[in-house]
Amino acid sequence: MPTQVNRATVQGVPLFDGMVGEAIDDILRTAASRRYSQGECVFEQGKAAEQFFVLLFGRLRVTQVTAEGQQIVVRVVNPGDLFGIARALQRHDYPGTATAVAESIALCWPMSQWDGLVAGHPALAVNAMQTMGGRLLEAQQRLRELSTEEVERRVAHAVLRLANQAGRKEAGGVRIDFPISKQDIAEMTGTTLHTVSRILTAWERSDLVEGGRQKLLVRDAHRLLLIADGLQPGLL
Amino acid sequence: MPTQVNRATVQGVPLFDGMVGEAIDDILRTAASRRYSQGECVFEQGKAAEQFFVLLFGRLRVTQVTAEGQQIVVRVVNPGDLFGIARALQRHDYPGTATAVAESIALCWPMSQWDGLVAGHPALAVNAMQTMGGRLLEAQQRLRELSTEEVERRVAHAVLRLANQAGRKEAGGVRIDFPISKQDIAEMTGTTLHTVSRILTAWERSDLVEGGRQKLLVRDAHRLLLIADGLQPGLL
DNA sequence: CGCGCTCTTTGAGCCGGCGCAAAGAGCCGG
DNA sequence: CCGGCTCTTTGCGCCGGCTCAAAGAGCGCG
Repeated sequence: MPTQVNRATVQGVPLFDGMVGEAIDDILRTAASRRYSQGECVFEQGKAAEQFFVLLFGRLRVTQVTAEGQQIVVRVVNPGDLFGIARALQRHDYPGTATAVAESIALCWPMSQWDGLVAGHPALAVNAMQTMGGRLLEAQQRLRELSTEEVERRVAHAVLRLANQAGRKEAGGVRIDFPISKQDIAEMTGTTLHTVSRILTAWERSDLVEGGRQKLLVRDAHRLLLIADGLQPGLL
Repeated sequence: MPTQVNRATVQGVPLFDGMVGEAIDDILRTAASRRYSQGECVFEQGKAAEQFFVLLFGRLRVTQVTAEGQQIVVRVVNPGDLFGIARALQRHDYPGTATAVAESIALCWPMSQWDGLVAGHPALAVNAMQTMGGRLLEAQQRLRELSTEEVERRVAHAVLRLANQAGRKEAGGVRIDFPISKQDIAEMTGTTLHTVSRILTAWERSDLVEGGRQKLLVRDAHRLLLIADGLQPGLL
């Protein structure tokens, strides 16, 4: 039986923004918290969507596999994010697979609660809608990139997004705060790990980033932004 | 002064699904209806988002222009669709431009009403959320296509989507029910009008579709689906 | 400590689709 | 009915990035 969840635990979770303490307590009463170790799967593409979640700590990667077996990274789930809300998308199964890429803790609710919560807590409905809105904008931005930009710029955009969402400042730059492979970056940008490797190697030569096995440190976000915006002449 | 809007006008508009008549009347009280002639712009990218809309009749195309001047088609707005809800995306300006591609009529509300409506009508909030959910799924599907499929399959998917959303059955196939150019299709699929033209010409030779200046008739949706799913050997 | 895994780098060659260019073709306005 | 749009078709050459191939490099595990 999972521990009862404390109100303080969800301090700063956008889903509960602007809600009074009692309402939050009420919602948390039906929540369970669960721990996922690195590599563990939170839910799987195609499986019945029986729960929705809020990530408290750690980091998840959401992927989809096509009929042909090609994989793409849909997004990265960061602490505070709502995820697995298939019900809101009018689906009964999960459209993707969520995997813990670092030690993680998530709150989970039975999906059957969703409709009632949304209907009973207008503020929560608004917050959920804003979450989806943000996700929609990001998806459209990626569509624009994929349609109009060549690979190097797309990779630059992806790396900057990672740095913003999952970056931790450290001496000499911003560290992507979870293990990420070239393959992952390729699956975020619609290219191959080979091409990503070549691009990062070139960037490394100009001191833009610093790589390593499943490691990435952004040394010069400003110049990277120039590349992302197509202002920097191609470095390759 | 626009005419007062009748409850019957919004029969079947998903946004009002499951709402009682009085609530709908109440919401319609602050709505205005407006007519847009073909080519007219409903709102423009970057302009202050002062209204949100529901399309009653006609067809709109929503586009975005990148900093470099490249245009992409974000989506097509069909009758019954909610659009221009920048507020729900936490934006104060419109992220794209909506243009009438056919004679159209839309209801519009001052954006300032949005928050109150969503907070005051849980059913409407749920409906709006499902709209956004559907849009998010479609955006992710397009991302998957753009990342993993070669051009011919992407065009097939785009044409099938158009046929489903804006098709009208007629003798010999499904007609795309508004003027659409090769350029438009190119901007939906991240390619060039040249490539689209070549692909459609090839399809025409195998009696899959029938083209024409800003016209498109899908003659064999089933075989087109085979191409979209990558099962048909390349026809070029 | 060293074996074997997975992740990464790098080379060489090829090709799908883009860029450029120019000629047709439907449609509107005068 | 004609002139001039815009939209479309088609040819040709090139090149960005993918494919295939194989060698290196961290890292966990026994």
